[in-house]
Amino acid sequence: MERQTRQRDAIRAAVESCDRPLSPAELCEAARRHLPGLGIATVYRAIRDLVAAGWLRTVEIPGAPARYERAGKPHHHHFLCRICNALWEVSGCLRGVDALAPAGFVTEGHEITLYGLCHGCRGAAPH
Amino acid sequence: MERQTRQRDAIRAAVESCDRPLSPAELCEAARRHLPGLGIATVYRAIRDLVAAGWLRTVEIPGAPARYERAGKPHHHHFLCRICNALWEVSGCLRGVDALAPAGFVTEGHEITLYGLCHGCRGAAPH
DNA sequence: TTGACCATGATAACGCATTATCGTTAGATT
DNA sequence: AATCTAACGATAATGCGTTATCATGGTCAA
Repeated sequence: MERQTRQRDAIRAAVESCDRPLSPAELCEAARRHLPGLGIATVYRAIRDLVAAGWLRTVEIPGAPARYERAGKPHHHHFLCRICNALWEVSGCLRGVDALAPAGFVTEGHEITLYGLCHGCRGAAPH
Repeated sequence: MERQTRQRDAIRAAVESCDRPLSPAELCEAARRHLPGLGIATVYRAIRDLVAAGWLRTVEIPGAPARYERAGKPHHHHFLCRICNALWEVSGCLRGVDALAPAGFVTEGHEITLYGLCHGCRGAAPH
């Protein structure tokens, strides 16, 4: 029931051409480079439908709006730059994360978020 | 925070008598057990001042309002119950977390959040 | 090509956590 | 006790991310 539109094409292309999860505002900005005038409401609608379709995955991070990345990637985590606020992908995980839970608790998943300075912000950083 | 008031005493006592980080609403509810009528605005003011004084620490978690815990505890992480939404303390950490960052990135800290069912919600849980 | 109807863009409205306002209450100081 | 004023409680206002509304335009089956 979904129609093929230039807007959704641009949004999907923006997700795939970017190697890190994007917030709705970032995604809108990225897609606008190929389709100026794209509305933020359209981005939210596309995100809703693409998540429901299993094409996009929601990445929740502490103290910041959710980001979205292509679904189906292998298990990994993220790095949030405190200067540019970009969320970067971190490959791999650690053994024993789920076992940190107290006895009697059932762990269903986990999230690891690193904080600091990304490569680009490393130099000109007020610390 | 200049004056000693029953309200702030009750708020500090609620923090210290609880073994897990509380949201402002939870903290208000807890302190009201000893001081009915306590206003939520007073809780927010106390949180602001206690964090500034280094007595409280902010705990940010993905997709939920911040919680607050007594500052000065040893490094640890948290477990968020998907049923009761309580945030539990998880002692310990793992080696090598900060080293997950990509080359050229500067890691300044990290957060690990586990998700699942706490001991109390384990039984009566819609899977 | 036509026409039904879904998606779009602009923007108002919403939800929620948090902060500001203001008249009142009650520590602290004298 | 009198005074001063920080802190309080109630609630209005704010900020911000997200969703709903609605007139218009674009897509696609017939």
